Amino acid sequence: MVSAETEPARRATSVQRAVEEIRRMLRSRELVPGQQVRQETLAARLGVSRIPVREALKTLEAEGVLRHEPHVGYAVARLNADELAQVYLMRRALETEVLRALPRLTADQLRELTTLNEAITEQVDRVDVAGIVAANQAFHFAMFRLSGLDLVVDEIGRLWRRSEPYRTVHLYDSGGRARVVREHRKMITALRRGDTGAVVALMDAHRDHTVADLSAALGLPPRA
Amino acid sequence: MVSAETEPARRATSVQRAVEEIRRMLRSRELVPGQQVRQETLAARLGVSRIPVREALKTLEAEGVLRHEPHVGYAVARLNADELAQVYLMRRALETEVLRALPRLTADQLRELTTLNEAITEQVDRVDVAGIVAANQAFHFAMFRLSGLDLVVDEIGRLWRRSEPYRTVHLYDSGGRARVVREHRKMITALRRGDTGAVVALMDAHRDHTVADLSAALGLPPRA
DNA sequence: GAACATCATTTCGTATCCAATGGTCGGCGA
DNA sequence: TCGCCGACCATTGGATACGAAATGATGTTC
Repeated sequence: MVSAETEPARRATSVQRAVEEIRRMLRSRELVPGQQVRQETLAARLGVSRIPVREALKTLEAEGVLRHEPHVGYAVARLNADELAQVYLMRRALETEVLRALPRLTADQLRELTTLNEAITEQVDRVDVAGIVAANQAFHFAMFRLSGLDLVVDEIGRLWRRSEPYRTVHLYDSGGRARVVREHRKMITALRRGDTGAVVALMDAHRDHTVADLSAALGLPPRA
Repeated sequence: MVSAETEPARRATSVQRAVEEIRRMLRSRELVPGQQVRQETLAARLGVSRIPVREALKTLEAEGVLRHEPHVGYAVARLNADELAQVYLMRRALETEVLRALPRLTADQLRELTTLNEAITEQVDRVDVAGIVAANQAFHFAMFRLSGLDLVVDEIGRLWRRSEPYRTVHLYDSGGRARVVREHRKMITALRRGDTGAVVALMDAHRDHTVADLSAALGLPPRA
């Protein structure tokens, strides 16, 4: 889970459920960049009226994953190569701060990270791409959370969600997945040494691989 | 203006007007951290129904300036010293990226920045604190925008707004204001030399002064 | 004093209605 | 054929009225 929701999820309101459902639709590519999001359709799908849907859409607009034009409606945000690069620039800047703030980890914490990372490998056998993406996020954010910089981690979460419609194509081939797990292991090793500088460097390289894949996937459509 | 709204502001929707009005109330300390925001009250004040108000509140919640608890309502976010430090940590990280991306400025651009900075001085004579704050923001964001990293600058804008309820007490005494203008001049000089490293260092020091003032003003209420 | 029932307030959500906007489509004239 | 124009229509923006559910406070009982 990317968000900071630690509460026992009492009973979610319609707005919260709508937000989660739209996020899920984005992850599953049921909604793709540029696509218009009609309020009535969503409301019918969720079995609620338009009011909670509109609030959910406003939340996602503020997060940057949707764009809104008055009297026209909401659409999934399209990011060109330059804008996507800016999102990754922000990720690098904030993730670096978080990693630098990491304390010396306990054996338990290191074990926990290892477990989460190996869980990614287990997901490789299944065809479930969503599971891999989720496991990957779980690993990264478990690490980030150990910094104690909750507000910064929340912000990083927003940035991850923002690039999610573009990122989901990335972990498809098994070669890429194997590399991801390998790079995570190196980070854990560096963390065991308490070498945060190395962790930052590894994470930068790790992230650059994603960006490289993405740029390749995007080709070079300048605006469109 | 902090936001990226360059369009001729055709005719704003009720939601947009509500967002702006609430922001204004925060700047003017008509709403203070911890204070509850009642939907009906706001709706009456703005002369609209609760629907657009609720969407506006959702926007501001996503921005981090309001907190929402289901069935209880919205309240102005209270940041303790640690959380405020995190906001400034993010500001430093992102503003550094933006400043490093600044190109060599043209004479026109330098002149524009000087004009904006001197405008702060002019505001000193008036008692209008809101005017000073606005002029200060205008200077900073004019500089940021020259980087061309619009998404990053938008994000920095959100961070500024997030600390706004705490920042407004800062520029009250004329001594502080004189120092601000002086420090801005140094930045312009460094920009004229194209010395972005110096600009970053100056901005860090500049920001640290604010943080120091804020910490002093906050005392040390750990949680409240 | 602690556990429990009651109640007013506020929020959450629905249903229904109307206004305003933007796009579509067909006709019309140059 | 091209471009303009106006009618039509789908969608969004917003209001109003109403009901349901949750919360916090109050009062009651043991």
